[in-house]
Amino acid sequence: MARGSTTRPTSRDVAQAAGVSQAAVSLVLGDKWRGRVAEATAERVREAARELGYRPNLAARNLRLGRTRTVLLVVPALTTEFFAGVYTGAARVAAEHGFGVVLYPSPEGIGPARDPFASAQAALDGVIASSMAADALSAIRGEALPLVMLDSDPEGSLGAATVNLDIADGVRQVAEHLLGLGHRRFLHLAADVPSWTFEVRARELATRVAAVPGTSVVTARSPISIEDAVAATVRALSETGPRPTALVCDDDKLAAGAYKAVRRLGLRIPDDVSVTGLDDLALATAIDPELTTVRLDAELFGERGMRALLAVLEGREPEGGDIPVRLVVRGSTAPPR
Amino acid sequence: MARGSTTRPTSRDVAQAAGVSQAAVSLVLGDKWRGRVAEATAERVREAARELGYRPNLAARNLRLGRTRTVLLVVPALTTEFFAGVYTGAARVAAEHGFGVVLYPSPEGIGPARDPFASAQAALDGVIASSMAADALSAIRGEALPLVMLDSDPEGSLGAATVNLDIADGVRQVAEHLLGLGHRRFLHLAADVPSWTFEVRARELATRVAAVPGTSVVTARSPISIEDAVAATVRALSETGPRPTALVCDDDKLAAGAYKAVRRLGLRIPDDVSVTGLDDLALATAIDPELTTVRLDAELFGERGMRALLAVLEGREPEGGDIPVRLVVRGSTAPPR
DNA sequence: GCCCCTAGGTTTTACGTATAACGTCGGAGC
DNA sequence: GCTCCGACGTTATACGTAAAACCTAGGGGC
Repeated sequence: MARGSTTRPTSRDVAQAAGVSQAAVSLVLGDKWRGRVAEATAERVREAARELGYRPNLAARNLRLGRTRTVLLVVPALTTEFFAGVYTGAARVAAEHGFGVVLYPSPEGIGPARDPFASAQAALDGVIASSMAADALSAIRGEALPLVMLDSDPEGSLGAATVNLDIADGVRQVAEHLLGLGHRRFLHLAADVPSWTFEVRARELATRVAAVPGTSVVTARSPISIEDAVAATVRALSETGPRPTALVCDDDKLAAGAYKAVRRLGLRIPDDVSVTGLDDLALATAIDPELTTVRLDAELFGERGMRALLAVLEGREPEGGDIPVRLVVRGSTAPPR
Repeated sequence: MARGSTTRPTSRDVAQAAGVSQAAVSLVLGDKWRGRVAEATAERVREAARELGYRPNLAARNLRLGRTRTVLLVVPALTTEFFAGVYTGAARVAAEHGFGVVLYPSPEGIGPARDPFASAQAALDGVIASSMAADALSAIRGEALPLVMLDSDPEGSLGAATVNLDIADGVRQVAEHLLGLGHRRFLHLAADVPSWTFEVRARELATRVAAVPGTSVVTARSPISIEDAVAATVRALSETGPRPTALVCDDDKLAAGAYKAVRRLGLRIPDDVSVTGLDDLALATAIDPELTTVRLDAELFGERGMRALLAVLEGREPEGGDIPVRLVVRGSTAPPR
């Protein structure tokens, strides 16, 4: 109040207002004053800080402490709510520990530099990176910051901690569900994205289906967009030979495209062909019939990622174990006719 | 390379490697060396910096310069791709100007503090805030930082710059389209969110429809979620009296709910009832029939928001004018029977 | 009466950067 | 031969904070 200046008050201003030294202010506000400052003095300092609307200058604090309590979350775009959920979960846990999370959506990149560390205008304590953000990974590795990988091959991560969804189990549930319904001929609509998590889907589906005699799996590839998925599905379903009765999609968006393709060919879901997705986005219950899909808990994923990074930063061992996923059966799957 | 230490190299290390003073390094790397350092020396410095993998310590730079080149983007959650798009656009423009963007998704908040400025672990140069993030706004105002409001009442923004989508024009286009098709009885499925942008929708729709004799508008309110929208729509359509033939929804998610409600009542789209949305999310083309909706360019919105903030920061006048939007006619609208 | 300890602080320093203020040296101008 | 100036740097300083090192008075132990 007393200072008519426009600049923000510093700890020194608070000190002056409270009649103590700057060091005392730092001790009190940093909660390190027990046995070093009298309770009455501490209260005077807190009062002065409140009065002046004091907020510590984070740049100065970061410089002093040599850490920033800021981590980078590298994701492949934010075009579905999945990574938005990952961010939300990570940011929540981060906030609980006094950390901030800054985003870097990788494939399209941000800005001309395409450098995660330049575009995040912040000094970083660590990084959480999705393995789908492939083009940013080498830069990340080069920086030698504490790193947690999401959905990444545990073998290939070279020491970096990994946090994974149990995608293989999800695909297993899908396969068992469809095989149980009596399906034998599968079309796998695969995401055309180079990432471990999609390799797992393909491998697991092939394995589970192959375990049953008289089955087949055809694979079609498509970028993750509704339009591309329509085209790829139409192409695959138009091929000669016995038509697949079950369409297993690598993600819900692909499934939405498959819906349109199936309709365009004059077929009905689930009567003529069953369709499954993976993600359980809002999309899944918006389309008709509602999509049988695997629910991924994106927020939990983000939370676990952040917890793992905190563990690494504190020198603890990150919690192990994949995150369970769950098949949600809805109207898009039925026994083949 | 010479230093076996684990800490990151500083400008002083670079200086030593290049055989110059720290100041020279700063000049060269800061691109302020013309006429002060010989070209050969500058090159030696750049070479040394490259060799050591030097990156300036941003905390130190921020402290020195008293600004952080970081802005806060306050949005209401990230549950649709709309605000993800806003972020992407803002971040792109920011990066082009050497700025970073940190997110604060407001309603659910992050962390216990619910304080945008505490949870963004960063000193900020400015703020871009959506008017939908109501509960964070008072804190933002209190901080007296350069501020740009998105989708906010130009009258009520008290001097803060505003960047708005021309929502009124979008609603006008919807109304003209439906009136032109011959619709007279409207149901307005309104978002139950206190924000200027939704008031505009209601006002504009009422005005445009009222301009034609023999018309009526009934309003139903729903939170923005598919499930809530289903319930609200079923309730509204079950009321006695002549059934509305056109259903105008405040956003695509509400429209998706309306689809399900309409089907549940045994009606068909667009034969029995036309439906329109607003946003043009991926959802809009995933559902069947594809949704007639108003396309909002979220990325452009974010870009313009960031440009406006940059203008404010540089003391320039922000570019005025609302961002145009465009009706996209698809299969969910047809003349009433 | 002297020592030492504790409570309650203060003084000082360092973090890494950007830049204002200050040299220095060789040649041009006269 | 002196001045002056431009080219090419260097030295010194400040940003705001956290914390180590230091100071001082008063009281208890012996």
